Amino acid sequence: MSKINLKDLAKKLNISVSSVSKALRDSHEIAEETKKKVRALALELGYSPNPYAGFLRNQKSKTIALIAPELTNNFFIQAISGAETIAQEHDYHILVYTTNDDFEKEKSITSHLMNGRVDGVIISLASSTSSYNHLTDLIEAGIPIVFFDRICHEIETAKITTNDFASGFMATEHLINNGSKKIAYLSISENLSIDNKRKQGYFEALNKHDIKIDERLVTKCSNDENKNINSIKQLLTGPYKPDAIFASIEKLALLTYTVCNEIGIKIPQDLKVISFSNLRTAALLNPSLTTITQPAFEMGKIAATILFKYLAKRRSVIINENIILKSELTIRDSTRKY
Amino acid sequence: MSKINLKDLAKKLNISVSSVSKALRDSHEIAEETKKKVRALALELGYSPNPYAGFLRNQKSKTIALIAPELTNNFFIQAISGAETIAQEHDYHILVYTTNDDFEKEKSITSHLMNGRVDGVIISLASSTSSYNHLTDLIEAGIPIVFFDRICHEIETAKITTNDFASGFMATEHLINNGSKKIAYLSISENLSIDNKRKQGYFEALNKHDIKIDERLVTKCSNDENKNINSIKQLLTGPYKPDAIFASIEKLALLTYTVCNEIGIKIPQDLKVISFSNLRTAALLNPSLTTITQPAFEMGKIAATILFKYLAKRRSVIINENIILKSELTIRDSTRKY
DNA sequence: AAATTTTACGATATCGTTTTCGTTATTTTT
DNA sequence: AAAAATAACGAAAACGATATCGTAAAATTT
Repeated sequence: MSKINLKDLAKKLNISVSSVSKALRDSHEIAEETKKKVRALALELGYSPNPYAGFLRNQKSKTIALIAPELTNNFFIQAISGAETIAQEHDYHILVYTTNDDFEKEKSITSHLMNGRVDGVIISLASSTSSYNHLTDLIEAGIPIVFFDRICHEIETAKITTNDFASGFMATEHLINNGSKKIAYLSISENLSIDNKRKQGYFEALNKHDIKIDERLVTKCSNDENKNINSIKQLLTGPYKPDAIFASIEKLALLTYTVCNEIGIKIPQDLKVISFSNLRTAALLNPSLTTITQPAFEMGKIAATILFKYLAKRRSVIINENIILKSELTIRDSTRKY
Repeated sequence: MSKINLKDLAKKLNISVSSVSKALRDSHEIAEETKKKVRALALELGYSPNPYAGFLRNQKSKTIALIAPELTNNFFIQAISGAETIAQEHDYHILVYTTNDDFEKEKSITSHLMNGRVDGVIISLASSTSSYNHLTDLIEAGIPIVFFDRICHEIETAKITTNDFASGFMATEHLINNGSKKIAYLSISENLSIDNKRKQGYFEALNKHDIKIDERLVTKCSNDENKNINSIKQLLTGPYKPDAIFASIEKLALLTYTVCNEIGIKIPQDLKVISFSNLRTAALLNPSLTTITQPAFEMGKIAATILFKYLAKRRSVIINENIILKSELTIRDSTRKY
């Protein structure tokens, strides 16, 4: 049962290929009776159009790329799921790529997409991404981009984020209200707008409560897990030991837990921990983790919806737009007052 | 900077399209000097071949589909990552689809893939999948399939699994050795081979240790989270309350934790819990969860490697092969002797 | 020097669709 | 009844890349 094409159908029906094509696309140029015959045979033989022929002809691939830093993170998975939901509604397919937070890999992926393999791109930047030519190139090649979470302000397009400043503020204030005085911030990357906003919110809360900002409590983490473990260990055993940690991303909070287990620091007695996180098991951790949870699924849905809106119009320039959703603070044991 | 094609290059160089094509593919028919000129111009203008034209011509899309029941599960994510790693090496792209464990959705996805959109498929079946025509159709249409984890014995192809019988046995014996006498098994689906094998291993261990099999301790769970919560709650509050639970999949173990928290059952004092799981946070849970961890990343890599081996040979019939990897038992607090 | 091979390239068909433009009949309008 | 419009279809040109033929000139062999 090798694949059947329009020519096969045409031959069997003794009509032309073009008529078959039109019949299947329900053109008014074809008589109703002929259409019926065509449709019947197509169904019987299980005809299904070759997608790539159509893509070539129409210059549209009904495919988008979704580029995320990693997959082993529920936030991105939920966002992808959200985007996939919308994609299915629009009969689009999603190619998933991961950068492993590596700028070079990100550039390599985008350059592979320059050739029209996808109609559009949804991306959350790698933490090491420090310039944006690979992205402007893509847009200039006619491939629209929508950002989510790890966005890039420098590029004019739609960007879906959460209220990171307010959330950073809220998280920090929550720690302060529960008695913390020396709050450390675990930063993931100075390149990322979201990290900066979260940090600014953290500073602002400290200011409001007349706590002096101590830059030594801002720990710069990276993409290297072992280095991060060392940084956190040093922070927690060094002279500027904090009484609370605000982790900008989930991975750093989990490392904090691991380090605390290892060196015998008790959460929340000795150290309170709060983190941005979409972890399903936050409530089951020891102790349960107080989180700021982003509406990841919704973010993915919105990103895809906006992209498809422009693709339908065949416009590659997306109007600049900042869509900001609200994150939610869920208070659990890791920040309990003692 | 609209897209540039072979014709554009040919015009600028005053040679034919076919020569340009051959030059770029490093054909011996083209003089070295000409090749250099062509390559230089291609580089300068950022030429990148239209993938779909090549797909149409070659009847190969350099794309495979990966179908998984869900993405919010570290096992599948790791498997996907493994497959992606291999795909990148082979210059292949991966289309990711999720069935949400829904048989109908799985059928819908496979039927969409019948038209040559992908060259091959890697799949882990939905738990509700009860017949396999949609899969044999795919193979008959010339699209090879490789299974991983949730496989289908009825179809002749390559299947990557883990030693589920042995692992089920080991898990159960571990519970017995730590003093459990009434061990419940949380089953995810009777359709799934892996579930049956895990259960058989469970039975075998009970037999070995002269513990009578009690079918009332085998709890059939489903795809409905609320129903599962109720089932587990009934199990734990009913007349046949077990002193240990062996969860066939991670999701059920987490629900068990949640239910125990809610109704005040203490793990491991009142109930020991062991589960198949690739959860990163297993060690950080309260209590830390004893797990049987499958080599998911490796499974994905192997599945992709086998598939690409056949795709390179342009063979759509994959020789039947059962590749069985070993899972690993990691003992933690949830099964501690008391 | 004639015959043969090699080199380096071009013309063209092909992959499977879609779409524009003809081209007949047939129907409607004047 | 002549003119115009419409209905229903077919031929053919794209879309962009590739591979199979040719073919002319140059190089080699006899």
